[in-house]
Amino acid sequence: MEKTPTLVDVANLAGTSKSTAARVFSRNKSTNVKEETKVRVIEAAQRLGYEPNRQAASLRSKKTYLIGLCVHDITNPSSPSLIRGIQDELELRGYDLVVFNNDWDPIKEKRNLQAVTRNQFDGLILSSPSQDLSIDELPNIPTVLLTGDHKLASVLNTINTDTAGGVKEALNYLYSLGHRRIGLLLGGSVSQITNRSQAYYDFYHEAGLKVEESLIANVPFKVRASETFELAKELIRRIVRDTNKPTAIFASNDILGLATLQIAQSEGISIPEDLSVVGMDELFSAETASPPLTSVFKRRFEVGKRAASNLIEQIQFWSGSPSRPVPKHEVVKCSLIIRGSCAPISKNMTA
Amino acid sequence: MEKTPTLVDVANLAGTSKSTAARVFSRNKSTNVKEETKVRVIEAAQRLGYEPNRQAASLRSKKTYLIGLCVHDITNPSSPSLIRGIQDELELRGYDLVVFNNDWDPIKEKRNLQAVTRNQFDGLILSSPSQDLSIDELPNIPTVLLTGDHKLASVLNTINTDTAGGVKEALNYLYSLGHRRIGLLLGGSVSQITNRSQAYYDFYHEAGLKVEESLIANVPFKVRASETFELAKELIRRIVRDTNKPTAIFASNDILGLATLQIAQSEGISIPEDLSVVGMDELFSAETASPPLTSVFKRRFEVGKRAASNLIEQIQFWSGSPSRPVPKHEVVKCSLIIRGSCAPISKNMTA
DNA sequence: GGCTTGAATGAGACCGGTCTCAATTTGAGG
DNA sequence: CCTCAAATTGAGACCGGTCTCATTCAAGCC
Repeated sequence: MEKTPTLVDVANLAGTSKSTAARVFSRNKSTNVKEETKVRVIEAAQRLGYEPNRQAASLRSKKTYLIGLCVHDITNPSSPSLIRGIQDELELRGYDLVVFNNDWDPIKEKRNLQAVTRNQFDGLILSSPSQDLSIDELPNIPTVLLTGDHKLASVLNTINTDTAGGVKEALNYLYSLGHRRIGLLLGGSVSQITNRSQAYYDFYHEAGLKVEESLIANVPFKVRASETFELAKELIRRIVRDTNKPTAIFASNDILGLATLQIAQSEGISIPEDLSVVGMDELFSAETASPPLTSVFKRRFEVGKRAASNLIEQIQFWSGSPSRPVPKHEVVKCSLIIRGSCAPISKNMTA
Repeated sequence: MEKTPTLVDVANLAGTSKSTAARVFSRNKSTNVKEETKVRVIEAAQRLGYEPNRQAASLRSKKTYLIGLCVHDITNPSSPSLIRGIQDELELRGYDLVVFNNDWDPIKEKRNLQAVTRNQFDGLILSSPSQDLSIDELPNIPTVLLTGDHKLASVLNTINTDTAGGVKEALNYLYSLGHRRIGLLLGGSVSQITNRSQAYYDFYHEAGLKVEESLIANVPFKVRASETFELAKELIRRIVRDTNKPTAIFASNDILGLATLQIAQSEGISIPEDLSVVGMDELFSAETASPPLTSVFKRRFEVGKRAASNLIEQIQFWSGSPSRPVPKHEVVKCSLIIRGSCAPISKNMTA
């Protein structure tokens, strides 16, 4: 392969100095180059097929226009729309994204963070850092956290979905359909579980109802969604076989919701006539299930967009500053997507 | 933020020259540094919290250890496992991945390719380039193509799934269950459609059966999966209402398969008793549907892994060479995942 | 001891931009 | 035509590594 043209080549062809040619390609709009010269340089660049070398640029300017994102696993159903939101926002500002998987492994997480440092990324988005990750293990660059409940939230900006609000919205909806005995399926990380069960207790308390502990179940978390799915089925089978079973179930994620659908139907319980089900997330599966699953939509795309724009702002305003700014916290509201898995309570159910 | 330590700082602290310190961190194993010196340097680095600056390194060495991947849309259900496969393989070799979405837009595709050049990526994986993308629009770096039928396949290495084989396997399976009148639902890109319908014709021909054109339907492609889903439902409704409807349906992707499931059931056709359905892809939805959808698994993860290792090989052996090597083509076999949506043909169906 | 040889180390150019600062050009005003 | 500030351009240090080539060091051998 022949040598790729450099800025000097362009300058020579255009008959200007390297400095002037550089100004034409500079991101800094305030540089003034005579219109005629600019045209000459651009033409020369075009003729040579010149493309600026960002590695070289960033060496001096300390800007790589690369952002890192650490998630558990890109294969996780909630990752893609989050990533897409981030990418779309970053693209507008001329940044690119590198995604790392940590697979719930602190060691791997640490390795990934090192890669972020080595590559001199301009910013970092942490989807769900391990609980004991401390601030001095992080690269000293603008960072956004996508969880509210983590000790790092006292130091870093956070953006996250108002899951508690989403849970309440779902319960409210079921309540408005007449349901009073609502089963709760929990799963995921510890913080997810406490967060959602708290919202559940709060709701029952505010509604003046008494919580029946037997209606609450906890599905052990597995890395692979399909394993979780199998475990959930087992557990749900027990619940729906109970003679004193709930009239509705709120599943704190869609996998559990779908499992409920499948089990209930295989047990001869028809949905939504005999049992109402609400899920949570935004799995495409929820839409294609039968009946389509009513679900709390967590708007990960929106979270991604906001995280990215928040990060860029940080980069622009704070990166020169000696210490991190006072952290700000944003919350994205959930929205309830009503599909076909819920119905008003009927007499025979209350019996 | 205080200045990050450089190699010179480390060298000074260790009492060696920059060159020697550099040798300690070099990827090139063949450099010889006395054990004692090496230890001193490493200790110094540790004390300072030194992390090599890859931007600086790559400026001279021309290696960025970054790979680009261009897909249609990361949100597309088939993207995540592909990406994960690539990432896992790249991680072993110390490379990182940047993913670009082109949204089926040649202009955006071109912009993304420019970014690949600007960032001096070491390699490129093209999931599904636009039909008229030509070789001289590509950055001149090792590249792997993930489609077989594209004019670039004559120049670039390709890895792709043997979809034709997968289609035949599915049809064979249905045939072995006694089905003879098998509906075909097509969708996606033009090449996907021709590819799969060809396999269908071939199969029918080899089996000595006559193709009924009325059993073949084409679902217009939409960017958003849920739109495709809606369109598919409309079309499938027509097919299953037909008095002369097929006894089985092969849907050339899972979205169509799921749509078939949903429509059939809403029309009072029970699956698999009255109609067998086979999908294609690896949507999680297929697993959670009821009944779970039997489907041809395209092993995108495997494709990703192979693409990555093929790319790295190219980088190692060919990047110094003046021209691209003779392209090699790899094929990954599909596998049929048998779940619950198919059954042997029954008498009342043949009636 | 002197010589040879390979291992270990050091010096300094180099990669392709950015950035600072000085030099040159231009144009308005007197 | 001259003056002066603003606009434009040029020169060259600099970023933090890699890479080549020269130099030093230590061991082996006659």
